[in-house]
Amino acid sequence: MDCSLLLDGLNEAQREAVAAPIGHYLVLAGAGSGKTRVLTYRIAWLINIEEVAPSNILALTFTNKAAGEMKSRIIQTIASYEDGSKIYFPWVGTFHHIAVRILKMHHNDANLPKDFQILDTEDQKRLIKKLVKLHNYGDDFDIKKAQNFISYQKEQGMRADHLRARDYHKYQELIDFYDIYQETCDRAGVVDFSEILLRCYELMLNNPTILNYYRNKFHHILVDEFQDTNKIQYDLIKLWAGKENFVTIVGDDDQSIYGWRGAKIENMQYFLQDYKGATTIRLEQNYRSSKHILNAANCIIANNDNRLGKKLWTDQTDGEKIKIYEAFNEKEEALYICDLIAKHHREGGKYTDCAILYRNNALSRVLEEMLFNQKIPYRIYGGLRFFDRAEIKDAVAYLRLIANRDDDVAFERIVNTPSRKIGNSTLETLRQIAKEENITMWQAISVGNVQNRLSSRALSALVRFCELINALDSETADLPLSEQISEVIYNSGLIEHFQNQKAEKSEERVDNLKELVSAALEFNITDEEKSEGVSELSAFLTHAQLEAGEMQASESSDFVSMMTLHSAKGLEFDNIFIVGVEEGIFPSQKSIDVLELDEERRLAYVGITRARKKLLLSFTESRILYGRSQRVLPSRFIKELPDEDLEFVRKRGLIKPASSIASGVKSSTLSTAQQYQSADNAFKTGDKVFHEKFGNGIVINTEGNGDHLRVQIAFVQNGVKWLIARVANLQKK
DNA sequence: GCTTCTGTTCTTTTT
DNA sequence: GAACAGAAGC
Repeated sequence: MDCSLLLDGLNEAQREAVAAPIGHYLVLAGAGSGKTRVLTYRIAWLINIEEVAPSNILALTFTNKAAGEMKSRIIQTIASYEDGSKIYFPWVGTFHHIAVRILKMHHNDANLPKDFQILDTEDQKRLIKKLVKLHNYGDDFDIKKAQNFISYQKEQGMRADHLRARDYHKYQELIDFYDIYQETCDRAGVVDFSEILLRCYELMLNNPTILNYYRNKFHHILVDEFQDTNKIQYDLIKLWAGKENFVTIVGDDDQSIYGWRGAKIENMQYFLQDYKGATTIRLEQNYRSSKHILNAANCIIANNDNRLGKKLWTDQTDGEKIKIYEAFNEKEEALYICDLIAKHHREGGKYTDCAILYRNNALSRVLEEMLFNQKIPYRIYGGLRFFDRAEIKDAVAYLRLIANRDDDVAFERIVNTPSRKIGNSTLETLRQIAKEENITMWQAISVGNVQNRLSSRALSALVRFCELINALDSETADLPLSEQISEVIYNSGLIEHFQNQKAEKSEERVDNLKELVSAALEFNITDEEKSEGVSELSAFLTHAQLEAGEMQASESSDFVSMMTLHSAKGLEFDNIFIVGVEEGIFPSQKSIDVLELDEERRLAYVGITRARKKLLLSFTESRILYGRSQRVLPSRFIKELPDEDLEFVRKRGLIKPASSIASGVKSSTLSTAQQYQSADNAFKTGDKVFHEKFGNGIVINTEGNGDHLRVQIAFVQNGVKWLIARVANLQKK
């Protein structure tokens, strides 16, 4: 075996990380420094050079996407070194996937039914709502708060009992509710996302034999994006690592942007304390961005304290300066960006090389409209995912009930979908019985005295529902998964239900249900799952709950990408446009209020380092957000960027109409009264117009009316101008 | 049981 | 401003 192949084309630091002697490592991997490559090569190195058995390697990631990418790259790397014989594969997956896999294997010890089901965030919320009602919590009981509380406590490794011993006085109501919620979940045999991790952790703690088995198995644990781990995740790693095994963590404290959902950036520092002999390797050469961009990124992040410290460098050219664009309002901002993209495309560039990033989703609407109007193909990331769609969740609920009759969440979802004349009062009674007897809803139907509490009509409707589920189960048990699902969606009446709906979306819903059959057809149970005795249905359901799937096919293969700054992490584009770089938006108002700007700054760092060649940051003078026009100031982050890397496309105040300054009226802060006036005007904001001299443009603002109507127009070729409508001889397009 | 009205909320998102 | 949820109305 020629090991130089693995080290080919790597720089010194990368080589050091890949070929390091067995030990604990912290790989501080800056943006664009070849992190995934190093991680996969390291795994290949362990297997090929250190002769570690693949089954002794565990690689953990945060997203399915990252896990998938790593898997396929490992296959490539190993495949090119092995001689075709069967490849034993390391365990690679998200924390949740790995934990579910273990829980399935030891479901008895974990006190879970064989086919336990997973609640996603929405399922969890529904269940909490039901329980709040059933147990007569008042209207002021905050459901979201309860949900966050439970998830947070689980991620801290806390059960209700632990909390009761510590600060019961403080959170009495929430702690009691935590208990009720957990008992209900246990009875139904369902686990929520954080329960997966906590249950796995407890399984290890309570069963030394099982823990030892995994300690003897996972000799090498590698964790990607370690800055995103929360407490329970790091605790799990430490548990598995024990004293014998070796841990390599890869991450970038400067890219920690998920603190708000429990990620502990401190875990990186804790790691250095917990693993005293750990070596830190810094990957600081950036292969992505040109010098101006990288310099700006280094500069802005230097404003943060308590960094592990790292300075990216590149041997690329200076490249273009970062453009700072001041727009008059959000429409004009969008138009400007569309023009730049159109120009890029005219000159032979691809749309796919362009991405528009924003701090929150509300900012995307105007951009989307403008792209649409300008006929620029685009794709918005982060919308509703396939398995999150209501009709798909309905179908999945049938399957869940087939797999596990006690799954109350699934039961509630579909017992009356389609309508079976099982109304809320019937269900209310059933819930009550289930509560009194400590049983599940399904079990409550066959309790002895149920006839006394329910009308015979209601009871027979319920019994018919049970028979339907039983029949669906027995009649489809031996069918291949896709046929089973097909049977279920037709024979349950779901398809008919959506076909009969008059709603606009009903056709789409039926299509989606049929698409679920295709999804099942494409779904492949892994060999491991098979050998671990997991049924195909069960594996598919796990897939559905754990991997919501993007499923946003784009009509064109060349499109502009639009996404939040958060979802841009891990991606790169030639041209990046970041909009709404304004105080109150980016950084967000909330982060300003609580003076927690470091994470916002890291988000800015993430955003800037996405760009390979061109970067534009834009802000506006006024912006309509949440139905109100607001005057806004440029973000403090722009001031933190070094002047020598910037090019101001337009300076503030140069093209302002004299009158609006003189009268003190903020030209762009249209009051509702002004908007009302402009309603009967010949021109209103958003109109497309043509001017003899200036060409095509779009009205972005109006003032006055009648003969005095003045319109502010953003011209495609000639910038923004105020014109008097009566004189300008504008043509509407 | 289904539509229509009204009130409420509006960071960021993965599992 | 708009989307969503819950309640009232038919």
